[in-house]
Amino acid sequence: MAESDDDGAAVEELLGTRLGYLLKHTQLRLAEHAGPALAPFGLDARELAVLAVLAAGRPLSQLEAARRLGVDRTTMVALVDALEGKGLVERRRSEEDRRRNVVELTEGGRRVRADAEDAREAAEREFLAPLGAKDAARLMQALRVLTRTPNRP
Amino acid sequence: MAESDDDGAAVEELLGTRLGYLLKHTQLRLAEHAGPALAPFGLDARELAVLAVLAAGRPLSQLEAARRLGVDRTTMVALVDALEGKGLVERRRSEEDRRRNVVELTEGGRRVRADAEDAREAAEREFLAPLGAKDAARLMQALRVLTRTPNRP
DNA sequence: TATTGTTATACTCTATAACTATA
DNA sequence: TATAGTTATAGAGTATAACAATA
Repeated sequence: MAESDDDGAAVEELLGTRLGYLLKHTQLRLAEHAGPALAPFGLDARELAVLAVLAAGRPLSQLEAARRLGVDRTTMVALVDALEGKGLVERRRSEEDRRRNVVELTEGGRRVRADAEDAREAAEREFLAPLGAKDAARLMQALRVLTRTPNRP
Repeated sequence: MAESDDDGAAVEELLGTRLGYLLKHTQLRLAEHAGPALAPFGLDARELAVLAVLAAGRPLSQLEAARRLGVDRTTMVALVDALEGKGLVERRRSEEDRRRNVVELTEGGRRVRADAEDAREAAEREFLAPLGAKDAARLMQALRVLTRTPNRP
C-alpha cells in the first residue's frame, strides 16, 4: 500500500489530482486508524453506525435502520445478526405490524455504543489533526455537501 | 441508498459527523457520476489510473505499476490482463531482467487514456461544482494531506 | 535465497432473486 | 398485491499461499 518505489513524488503529483484515488486512500488510512480504536469494543465502524442509528430516536425496524444507513435489508440482516450475537441489540416482533422486527439496544449495547462512539470521535480527531481545526471542519462540511447534492432517491 | 424514509434530517445530523460514512458515500456518489463518463471508453476508474501511471514516465514493470497504485501484484495481473485484452497495453519481457514484464501503452491505449482522462476531469469538476472552486481546491488539498501523513511503508 | 509473474483460493462487502409470513 | 425479514447465491475487490522462471 504505497509507492515505496523510487520517484514517489511524480506519482503523488499524478494520483493526487484524482478525487477517486484520494477518497479511496483516505478511507483506507482512516480504517487503519479507527479500526484499532474500535477493536477493544469488539465492533467495526459499520456496526457502530448501526448502534448509533438505533440509539438516536424512536425504535426502528430493520428496514428503517437499513434505509438510514444506505444499506439494503439483506445487509442489515447480517449486521443485526452480528450485533445480536454480541448481546448488543435485541429483535422483537412489532405488535402493530407483525412483519416488522423492531431492533433495540440492550443495556450493554447502550454502554458499548457510548464508549465506542467516544473512541471513534477521538480517533477521527487524531486522524484529522494534521489539517488543523479549521480545515478539518471545512473538509467535513465539503463532504456533507457532496453526499447531499445530486440524486436523492 | 438513502434515508428516503421519514426524518432524514436527524439522520444527516447523526451520520454527517462520521468521517468514515462521509468518505464512503462521497465515493459512491462520485462513482455514480464518473462511471457513466468513462463507460464510452470501455474503462473503469481503476483501469484508467493504471493507464495514467503507465503513461506518466519511463516504462514500468507490473510490480512497479502496482506499487505506485497501492495494489498488490496479483491484482495488477488481472488489471493488465483486462487492459491487454482491450488492446490498450502490451506486455513484453524485460531484457535486463527476464523476470519482469514491462507494460507499455499501445497507440490506441495512448489515445484512449488521453480522452478518458479529459472525461474523468470533466466529471470530477462537475461533481465538485456545488462546492465552488475555492472549497473544491481545499478539499483536494486536505485529502492529499490525509493520504500522506501517518504510516508510510 | 530472493524476486516477478502467475494461479488458485478465500474472505469481505454488496446486491439480486426467491421464499415466508404478514398486511 | 405489496411489504418485511430471511436465505441462497453471485459478483466485485482484495489478499494469502504456492508454484515456475529467473536473478
